[in-house]
Amino acid sequence: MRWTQTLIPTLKETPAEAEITSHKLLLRAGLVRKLAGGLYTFLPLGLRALRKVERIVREEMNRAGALELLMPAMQPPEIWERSGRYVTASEVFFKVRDRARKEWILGPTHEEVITTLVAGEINSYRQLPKNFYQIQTKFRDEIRPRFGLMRAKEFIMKDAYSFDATDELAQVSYQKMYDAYARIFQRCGLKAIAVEADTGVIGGKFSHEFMVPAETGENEVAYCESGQYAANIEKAASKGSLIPTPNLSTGGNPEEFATPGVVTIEALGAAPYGVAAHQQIKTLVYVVDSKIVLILMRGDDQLNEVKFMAKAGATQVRPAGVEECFGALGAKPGSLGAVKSTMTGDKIQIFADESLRGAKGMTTGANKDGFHLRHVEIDRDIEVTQWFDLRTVKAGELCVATGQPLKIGRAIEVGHIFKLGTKYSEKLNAMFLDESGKQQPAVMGCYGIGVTRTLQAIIEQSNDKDGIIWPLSVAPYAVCLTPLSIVAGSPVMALAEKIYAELEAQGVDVILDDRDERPGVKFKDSELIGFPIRVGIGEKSLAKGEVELKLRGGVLTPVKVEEAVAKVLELVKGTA
RNA sequence: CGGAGCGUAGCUCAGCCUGGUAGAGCACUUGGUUUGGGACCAAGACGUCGCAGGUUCAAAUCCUGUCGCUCCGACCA
Repeated sequence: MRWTQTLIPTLKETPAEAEITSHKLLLRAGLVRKLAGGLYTFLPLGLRALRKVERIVREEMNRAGALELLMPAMQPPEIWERSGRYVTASEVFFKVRDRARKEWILGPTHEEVITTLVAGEINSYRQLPKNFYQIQTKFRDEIRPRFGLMRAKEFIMKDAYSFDATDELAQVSYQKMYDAYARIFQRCGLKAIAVEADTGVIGGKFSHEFMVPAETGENEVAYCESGQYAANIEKAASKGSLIPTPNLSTGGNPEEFATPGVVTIEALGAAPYGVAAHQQIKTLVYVVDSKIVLILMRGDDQLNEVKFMAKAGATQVRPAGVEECFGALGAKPGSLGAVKSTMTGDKIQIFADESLRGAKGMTTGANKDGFHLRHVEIDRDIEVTQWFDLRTVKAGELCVATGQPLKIGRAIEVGHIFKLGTKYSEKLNAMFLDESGKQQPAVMGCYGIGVTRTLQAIIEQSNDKDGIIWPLSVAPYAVCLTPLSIVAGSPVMALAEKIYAELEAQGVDVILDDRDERPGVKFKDSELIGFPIRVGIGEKSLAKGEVELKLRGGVLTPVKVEEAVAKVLELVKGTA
């Protein structure tokens, strides 16, 4: 490609809309342009990089035995009603109506469609296993699109769905995808780690997320440096708080004491009360699937809502409002408690965090504004309905696998794999006859990669002050030819044309910067965009019979003119 | 959905407080001089000051509403 024939609108200044490095560079390097919030046009250069990521994904999915197909982006709501997700996933839907006013859903994902397909086409265990995938635009009405391609209303996803005859075989399919994902991200030049994850609204048994460590990531990951444990903070467990829970009796029965104006853990921990946070029981009032429940945490712990939803099997969870708290317990937040003797109204379910087991000498709210209770012993004074691990892990706590301290870091989720089980196959009737002639639901897995997000994650992870540093595998062009003069017929331009033609003939992705610009402009642009290899051709070096080879981020190396093409080919083919 | 900030030329922004001819730099066009790390000179083209209403002799500027964009939050009582 000749630079003057394409459109590469680089920007010297950063557009005001971009906050994080990768978003700024996407715009500055002329890869994408925004149409509206969360909606982006891929310009020629950006599309080339995107296609390269897609190609890697496609090659690895094919290698893993998955079959590419393409499903409609527009879906009938009926199949979502059958799966039960019409309600649970409704918040992410973009809906449209046709001329008959019938409603359609722009697909946020395709479990319902693929399962409907399989229900019709697969009838025998002999046809299994099957794994279908597609690379397609998804639509999600995100609460807040942000950071360019990171979280957009419309984005490109690779989604795959496996169908197996048994749970054991489904595990094999899952492992194949796990391995394929590791290869995909590695080939994209990304350092991605697999972490244990919650399954969320998709449902299913267990899952892994592929995370790219980055300060700007939207997720938190707890991990052990041994590499033996890593989990999304929403899922992560540890050996518990480093501060043990008090378990020695401090006195007799719960005793009320006045705490005027004290409504926070911190205030009760300060003088004149001096009740340390870990000696307090925090009483959270939640509305869980329309029912009021209490959740008890140690004062210094944070409730992990995702864990709670998973363990309690809840689908909709929100903290209760002040009025709801008052209605249930007769006091406002800050003085709430779960001690039997202070609870007067209807019976409320009480869920308690494991860390409170056997706790004695605790302090909690008295269900009377401005009062707390001390000498609370949980087993004696509180009727706990069920115990769960509900706390959010903190950095420094010990790893359940190795006993080493856990670290917590931020990361970008680029892929997610789920073992689904038979939830969808049962609801959408994807049944097959097994060897004994018995009807069985197919055991499913589903596997997603945010292709556009992966592209941006690569930039987020690989850049410097001058711009993007593309890995060779996904660079829009591998080689940028930079003649410092473009006068037709001049020795410099003649050589540039010759090298250009030879590299093109060899199938190398090469761009010839034939713009009538000063050298500084060409250098700056090539570094901003981040072409892995630059071949500079100027009069000074040509006088010595040389051209200048520069790897992005590396040093300038003179190369003999006659060796230039061979040297570039070595670099491109990775044999250098 | 709540909070905060911002909407002025293609981009980055000034002007707004204190109402009175719409600005700068970059980018763009033409000519010239330059030519190894984002050149210089000259001339030019480019705007319903987000939109709507109001106040006023007069609104980019003040008021109201609205739309859009960005960030934070939407759980810790």
